[in-house]
Amino acid sequence: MSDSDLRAGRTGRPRSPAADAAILEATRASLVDLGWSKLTMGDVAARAGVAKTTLYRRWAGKNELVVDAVAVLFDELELPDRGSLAADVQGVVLQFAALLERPETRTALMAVVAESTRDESLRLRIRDSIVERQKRLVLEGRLRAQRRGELPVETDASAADRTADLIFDVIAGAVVHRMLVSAEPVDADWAGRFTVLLLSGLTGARAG
Amino acid sequence: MSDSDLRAGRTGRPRSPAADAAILEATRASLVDLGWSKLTMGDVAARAGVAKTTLYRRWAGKNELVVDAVAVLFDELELPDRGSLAADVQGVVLQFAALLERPETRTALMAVVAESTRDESLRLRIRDSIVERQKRLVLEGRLRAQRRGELPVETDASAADRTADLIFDVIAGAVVHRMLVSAEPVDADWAGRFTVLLLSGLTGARAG
Amino acid sequence: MSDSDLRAGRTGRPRSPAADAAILEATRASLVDLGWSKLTMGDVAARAGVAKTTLYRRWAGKNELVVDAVAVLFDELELPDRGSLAADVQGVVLQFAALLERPETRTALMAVVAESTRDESLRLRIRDSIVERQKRLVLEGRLRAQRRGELPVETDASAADRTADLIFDVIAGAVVHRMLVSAEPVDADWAGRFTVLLLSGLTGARAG
Amino acid sequence: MSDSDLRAGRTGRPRSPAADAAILEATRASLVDLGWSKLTMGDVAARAGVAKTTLYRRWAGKNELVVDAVAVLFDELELPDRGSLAADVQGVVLQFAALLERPETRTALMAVVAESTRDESLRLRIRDSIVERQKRLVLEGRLRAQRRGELPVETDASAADRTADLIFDVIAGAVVHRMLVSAEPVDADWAGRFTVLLLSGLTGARAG
DNA sequence: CCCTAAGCGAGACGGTACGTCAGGTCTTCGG
DNA sequence: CCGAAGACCTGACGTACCGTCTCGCTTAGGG
Repeated sequence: MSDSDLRAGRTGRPRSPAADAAILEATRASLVDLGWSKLTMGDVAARAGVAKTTLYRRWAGKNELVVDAVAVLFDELELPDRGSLAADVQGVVLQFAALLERPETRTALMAVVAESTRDESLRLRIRDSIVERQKRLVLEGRLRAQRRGELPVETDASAADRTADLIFDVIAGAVVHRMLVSAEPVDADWAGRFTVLLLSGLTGARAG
Repeated sequence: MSDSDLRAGRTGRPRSPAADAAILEATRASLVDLGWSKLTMGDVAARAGVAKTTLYRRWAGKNELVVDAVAVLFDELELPDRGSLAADVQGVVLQFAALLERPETRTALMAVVAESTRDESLRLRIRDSIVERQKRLVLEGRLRAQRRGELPVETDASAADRTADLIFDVIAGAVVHRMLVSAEPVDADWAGRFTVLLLSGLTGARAG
Repeated sequence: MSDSDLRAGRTGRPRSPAADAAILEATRASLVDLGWSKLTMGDVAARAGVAKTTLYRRWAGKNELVVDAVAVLFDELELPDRGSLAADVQGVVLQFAALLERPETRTALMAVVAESTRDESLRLRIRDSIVERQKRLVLEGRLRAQRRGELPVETDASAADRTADLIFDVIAGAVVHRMLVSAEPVDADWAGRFTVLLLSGLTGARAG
Repeated sequence: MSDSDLRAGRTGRPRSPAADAAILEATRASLVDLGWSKLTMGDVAARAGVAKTTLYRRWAGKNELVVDAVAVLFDELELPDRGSLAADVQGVVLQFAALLERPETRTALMAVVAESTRDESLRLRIRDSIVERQKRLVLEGRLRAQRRGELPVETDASAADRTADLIFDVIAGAVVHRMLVSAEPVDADWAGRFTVLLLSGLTGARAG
């Protein structure tokens, strides 16, 4: 979110809402063309048809701007009902892979995560804007599987939360690592093998 | 590796081997103090008591230098025999977590991965210096488990390779995601739950 | 003068006369604190408790504002009757020196003159507001000296005008140059020696 | 003078002497085209084909740079022997007027003097580079007049110095004031009348 | 034993981007 | 319509690093 939302003052010229949209769009375009490390505030401002000061009035720097520009892309992820937990998991894995295939997310995600290791406020911004929002996919998938009877309803809410977090880290981590570190494609085959591993683990772990 | 090794010319003053070591050490120190994004070639040169030209004669830029400076740290990882596959996995997960706890790896790893999304040669350098070298841990762990009879000996070598890659991405990805993206600690509890999930998946998948 | 005077419209809220005074006073205060080159319209507005818009509605820019703010100070100069032409000249020289000792005039006068070399309308504003108004001192001094019989009444009006201009340039120029360029004090001694030189020149030239 | 002269260090790449010359030339060109207030360091650097940092390495800012760029122009003034003191004075007045007619001196001189009222080091730089150097003209003119018998040889050296300073302030001040403040031309007629006034004052004052 | 080629520290060089500041304009609300 | 507030675009600021270069000086090996 830009800082616009927090503004309470009622006097003076209000900030242009059009500028916010233009800047975020320009940021994504610049990420595509230049990548994270060559993206400059000046270039974004020029693309957005906006002065540099207007950027700095809304965002503290490149990191914050890019997080906001990219966060919205993650909201496109959804969990269409494909009839079985395995199909649902495989589907969301492929969706996530497609998202990471896009140059703007590919170049930006790891970069802002890297920056966040030295900047607590940036880390919180990433967590709130991106990470925490997508856990909904795990929760929704579990709920759906429970309705289908594929998974039992858990009684220990705290343990259930911990498991959801674990699943989320495993899915997101494996996909990101495969694509960006190992630099191998996440195709239907890999997604299938990964899903089998994960779901066997889930049901097997409970049995064991 | 620095480019020193590749040098073929035999005349002229040879490159100082001490400089190489001093530079890599200075790079790690600078990473600790400043983090990736604030680290500068000038600062590294100053810390190493060396001229900037000396850096550029050996490394093409900041990315390459940092990869070399950090790669050696990953070689510290090893797989001590703890008696069971589960204990071995949990042990290496905790070792990897401890490595990512160090500021120089924490800040550098994601940063160079981010850069590598736009730079093929850098990606290869990372793969050769870091990623591929650590797959040995997975291979060694499997071999040991097979010797113990915990895992069957696979007949299809290609499938075995694909599985090893999958396991590697899942382990490394989950740990990195947990620590750097979710920003939650990888402690014995988490490592244990993760190990159960993974190993259940491995044995369950084969059964199913 | 501010542009307030030129306003003919009669509808709507009238301009605050208090604002004019507050702005000019704030301008002088800012000149004292910051000097010409660091004075900003924003600072003046803030000191005057006025919006920047209000300044720009009345003055075209910094130059015009400063000329108006400083011009009034020059009107303080007067020619008290000290009994002889020499005493009168010496007196006005010391008065002028005292005026140039004040930081607001010291820093502003040369600055606006410098600007005026590239801006005809500013030059006219300076001439009307400052220079031409002070020629009265020369004319009054001559008249008084003629009444005392120290100077003959001139018959050629045009020649008399040219001489008055020459005297004005010599007096004002010498004092300004001594103080601001040579950066030496204009004290009673210097004023005395200068007066002797000037008056000898005046009477001697007529004789020669 | 640029700071180049003061540099004693013997290591490292030496400063380019060509850059110094190019920068000063570019500064004068920029003064002609833009005038003092619109001249920017960036523009000068671009004209000189030099990086901004190269300017800042040598000069602290615009003021110092312009003083150095303009100072050399004042060295063009000389005192050709025209046979009499009056002719010499009139000649140098017209030369000085011609110098002030040039846009680079016209716009720069008053501006740096204005700045110097708030900056002691700048004032000293102006005094050393410009003012003090030109007093040679007064001293040489007096010496020549004494040789011709037009002026007596003074016995009190201190009084002679004070008189020379006074003459210098009167001549320079009157010409500058006439041209830049009154904005009237300094032509042969004015120069003649001024010379008569000055020389009558000189000889008359001694007699009185 | 010197010659020659390369390495070395130092630091200037032409650049690019930074984040800030001032100028002057425009847009809101309230008087 | 005025006035305060403050956002807006423009353009310059002075600084920091970049990666390259040019110095004068080692420091080897090969002739």
